[in-house]
Amino acid sequence: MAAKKKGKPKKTSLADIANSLGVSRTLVSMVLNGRGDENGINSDTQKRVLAKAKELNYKPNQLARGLRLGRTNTIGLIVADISNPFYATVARGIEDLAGQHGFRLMVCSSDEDSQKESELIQMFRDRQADGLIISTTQQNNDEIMALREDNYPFVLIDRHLEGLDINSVTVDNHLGATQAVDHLAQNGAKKIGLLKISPTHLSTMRDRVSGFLDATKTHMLASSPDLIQEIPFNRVKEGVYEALEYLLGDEVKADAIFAANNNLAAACLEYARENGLNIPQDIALLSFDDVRMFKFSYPTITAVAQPLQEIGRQAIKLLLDEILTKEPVVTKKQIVLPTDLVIRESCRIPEKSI
Amino acid sequence: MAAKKKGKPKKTSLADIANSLGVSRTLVSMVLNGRGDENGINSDTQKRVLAKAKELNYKPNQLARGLRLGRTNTIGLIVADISNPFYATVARGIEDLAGQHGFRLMVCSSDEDSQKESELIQMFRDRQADGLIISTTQQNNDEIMALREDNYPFVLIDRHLEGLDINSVTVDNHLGATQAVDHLAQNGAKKIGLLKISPTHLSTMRDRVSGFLDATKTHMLASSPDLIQEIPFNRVKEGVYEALEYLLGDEVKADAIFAANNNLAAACLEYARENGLNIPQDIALLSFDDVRMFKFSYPTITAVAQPLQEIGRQAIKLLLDEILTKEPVVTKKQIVLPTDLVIRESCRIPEKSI
DNA sequence: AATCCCTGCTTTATCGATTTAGTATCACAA
DNA sequence: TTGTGATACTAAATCGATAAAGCAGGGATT
Repeated sequence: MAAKKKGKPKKTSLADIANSLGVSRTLVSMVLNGRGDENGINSDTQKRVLAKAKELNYKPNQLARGLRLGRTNTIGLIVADISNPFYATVARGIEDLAGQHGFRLMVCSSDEDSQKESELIQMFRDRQADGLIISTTQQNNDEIMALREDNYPFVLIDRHLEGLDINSVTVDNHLGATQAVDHLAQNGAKKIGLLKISPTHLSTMRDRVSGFLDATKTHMLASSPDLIQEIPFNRVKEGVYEALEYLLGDEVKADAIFAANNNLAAACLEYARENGLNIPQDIALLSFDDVRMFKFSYPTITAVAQPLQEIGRQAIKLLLDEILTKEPVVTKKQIVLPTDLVIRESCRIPEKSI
Repeated sequence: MAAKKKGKPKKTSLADIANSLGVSRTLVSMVLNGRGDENGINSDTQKRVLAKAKELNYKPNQLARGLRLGRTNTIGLIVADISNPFYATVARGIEDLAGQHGFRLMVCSSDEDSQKESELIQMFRDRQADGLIISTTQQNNDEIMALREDNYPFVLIDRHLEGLDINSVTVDNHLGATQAVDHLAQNGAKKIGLLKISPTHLSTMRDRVSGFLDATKTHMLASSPDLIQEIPFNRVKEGVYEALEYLLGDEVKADAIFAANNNLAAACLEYARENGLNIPQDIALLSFDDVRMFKFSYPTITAVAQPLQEIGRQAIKLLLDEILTKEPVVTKKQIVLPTDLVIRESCRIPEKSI
């Protein structure tokens, strides 16, 4: 009655219920966990416990519970940037399925910063998350290896680490890029510039570039190192501006741009807008990774779509499999999902340039 | 040495360090928390502890710590949809400042579902989050009131509950809407249709609508209930299509659309795109809330910009203030930030319709 | 010699829930 | 009368970290 104004009113605990009912905490715990019958607790007592729990508005302290049980029914998701629709959609796929199995999802962004990624992994471990899903920066494999050493359940998404026995869900970036170039070539492109994000080691970028290179060779298109421009992750806009100035300039005169992710493509649109560049008349544009706005940008953008929700679903399935089986000796799986080329207006290169 | 293949290898605990060094856990705890000197621990012993901790790769179990301390250095953020750039940006503002003060941010989306919001609030409380920042659905005030009753630190953002002594950070929606209408009127609009999200009780929507109504009256523009169209949150696209069909149809013939949030505006763009509608020639479009894509959509969209990062920063400041002061008797603050009209191309209504 | 202080630790209790290993009571059989 | 077995429950240990209170031993003080 007293402490009503000051401090937190201290939530009711198991002990409160036990005391006010004159029974042991053990009994209360058993009843509230639905193990009353199983433990031969009088059904009348059970009712009293349940009633009291409701009356006192009892909510178990999850820290205490997690500490005792060694699990928290929480899984962590670490992505580069949750505000990127790509990750946001994947996250949704994960969350939905996780929720159905009684798991909570906690999402954090690493900002493509390996230091921050390490901290986040550590943070989740310190808080006893039961498992992790990570879109790794691929720069701090030590931390990832430690997870593996420790048999900590985790799944990599979007980017993978090659040749390692690790769970992962990715898309076929090589094939997706190949099809993108096929499409550009069919529309008359002869000289395609590629924009990629600069941390060179990202497997997605690597695979998209190799797909791009293979396909340009197949189609006998122009090929030179200049055509591949690297854009730093944290200054996409400026980087793309410079890259486009160069690619569109007299020195190169590219007739198509293949943007290796949605941010790069968006920056191209922005550039086009601000510099009176016409797509696809002046130059074609194709994006790897489709986002909603490409449907109503000017022009609409042809893009390699990824099965976002499916990536999430497969990842959480793998993870739950690992968390729920006692034996950690399961073999890891590498799941590769197909992409889908969504054709819109941005690649119709007009006759003159063919 | 043994259990290397099966089960988790059990992280090292304080006790492990204490035992292997032949000292008490208390001592180890004190040293590792930097309170060694203060407690008169021999500096040599301190070194040994620190060395051993590093050697064994000790990481404190945050559940245990939180349980004992009654705080977790975690704050929860509940928003309608984290993939909406509006919330994503606000979240970033919060996270940055929180991090500087040693707090972690955990973000969850309520999907504008009051049931889910309740569960999330409960979840955060169960996990002993030290405070909450909530963009409430405004449908389950009970839960919010309970927070207040319990002196649980929290701040509302974006939407507020009127007349209650609760911390909140919002923008001046009324004024923002008024300025939007002023701009449309100056550009010759005579009949402005308003698209709003349907849970009618959202304070943002209510204030924007009232600003809209006041301004249309001031400018003596057309005014009729038909001009205000409600779109259900979970079917924006379809809803906007129907609403636009109506507003643009012969019956109404609106000459401008004021979309009360970025999603509605985006859906308008999509509609325009798919139906060969020209903005602003056929109709003007103005959005409340500015997002990146409005800079390179076709056309670029005039919008009421909100100080996103600032909303986040102010909110976390208020919250930390409350968390860090022992006395919970602080008076609550209602902070209202100004909006900013960003003029682009989508409202230049051509002569003919003036 | 008794007292006090200082340095450097340790002991014990605690946070809240769960698990393990009981115990008390009664009925009924041998 | 002793034993068997349900039935209905409890005591104590545990998870890991921390806080409060206490103690041992040596030197200085009176």
